Amino acid sequence: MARTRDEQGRRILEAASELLSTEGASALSVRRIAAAAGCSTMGLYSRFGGKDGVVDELYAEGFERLVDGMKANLPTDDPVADLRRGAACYRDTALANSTHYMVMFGGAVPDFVPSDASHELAHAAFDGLVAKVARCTAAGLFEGSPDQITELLWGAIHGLVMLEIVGINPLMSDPGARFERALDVLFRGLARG
Amino acid sequence: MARTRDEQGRRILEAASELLSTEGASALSVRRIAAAAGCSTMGLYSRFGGKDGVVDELYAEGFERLVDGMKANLPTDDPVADLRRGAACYRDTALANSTHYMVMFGGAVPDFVPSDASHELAHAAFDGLVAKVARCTAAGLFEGSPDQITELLWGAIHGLVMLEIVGINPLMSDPGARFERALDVLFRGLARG
DNA sequence: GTGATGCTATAACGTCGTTATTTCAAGTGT
DNA sequence: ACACTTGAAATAACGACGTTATAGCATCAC
Repeated sequence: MARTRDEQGRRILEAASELLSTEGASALSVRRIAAAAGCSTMGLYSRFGGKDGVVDELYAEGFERLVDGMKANLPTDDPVADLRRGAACYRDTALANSTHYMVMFGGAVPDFVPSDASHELAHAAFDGLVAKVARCTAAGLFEGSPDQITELLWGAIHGLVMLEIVGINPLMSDPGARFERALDVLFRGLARG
Repeated sequence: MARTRDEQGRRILEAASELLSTEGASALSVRRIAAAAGCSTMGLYSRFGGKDGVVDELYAEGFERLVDGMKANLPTDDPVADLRRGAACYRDTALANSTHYMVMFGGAVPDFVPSDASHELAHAAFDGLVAKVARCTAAGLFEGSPDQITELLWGAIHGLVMLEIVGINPLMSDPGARFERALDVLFRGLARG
């Protein structure tokens, strides 16, 4: 789809993404974005229909980064190790883009609801993970349907990442180690046996 | 702690909780809460220091509901089944109080950060779950430390609940069945042997 | 009775998302 | 060349937000 966008539109998105990354979702105001992009507030309305239109692009950008982050490492001949590495990349990318992540999953922008197109992008990100899981089931290493395995795997990973971002850590333990332990348990539970 | 609270203070909290439950976090404005409680906006400032003080009470209320929801069913002689039932109660309570849940974990109120006291309450809720897990490890049914098991279990459960609340469901599958499948995998991965 | 104290409501300030109005340059017809 | 329309831009305004300052008004000490 990749809608064509004029120079000003690109500046707006860049300014919005920068604001979100550096100051968080509450810095995403129409006036501040417009000022940073060097135009008036109306520039956002004529091009994106309003604040939510811009946020929707950031939502999509977040999923793109997530997908790219997981595509980074190439498949080897060990599908389970690949999947595990993909999960680690998911966490790394989410933490490196935590403010985007909170817009995507945490409701950080009040009353924002993603467009259908963006929702589909979220599902496409899911499909990328399914492919990694399918290699494990195809090799007879995991039990169950790739779709169903992926959705529970994703949910579990998402929850751990989310707690890490919002800073809920009852044991004051190392989040990285906790994440690895969780993957151990999940993979053990999924293993054919 | 349970700070003593005058009649007006109780009315404010009740009105705020009602607003959050029925209309969501974005309906939580100082003016609306004050109007619903029958006082002026200053009533919130003199008693709670501002909006965040009230939200902090709702945050705590959410954790109390979560703890109460899990305490509902009494322990039997099957600790794993008890734990599983506790997890299901966690999900039920979270879904029944989804707007509270989004305040607690989702950053639904911009720039709100829970007080130290409320943070400790969150950890206390965690401890309740630890006790259920400890019964499983004590009986030799689970492998590992109860603390560490609980934090990964909680993270996984939290993620699934969160995705359910925000409506991300790539497979359009039944969330209840998905949740049960996830528990199957987790418990299998945790089982001794 | 009078001044001080503390709680209350009202009003004000700056910011928010959004909409209405105005401005202004480019294009069109004659 | 000039009046006129058109479309996109900036500016101004509206109502609501969190918060702070101000003013009203009880209650108490003396």
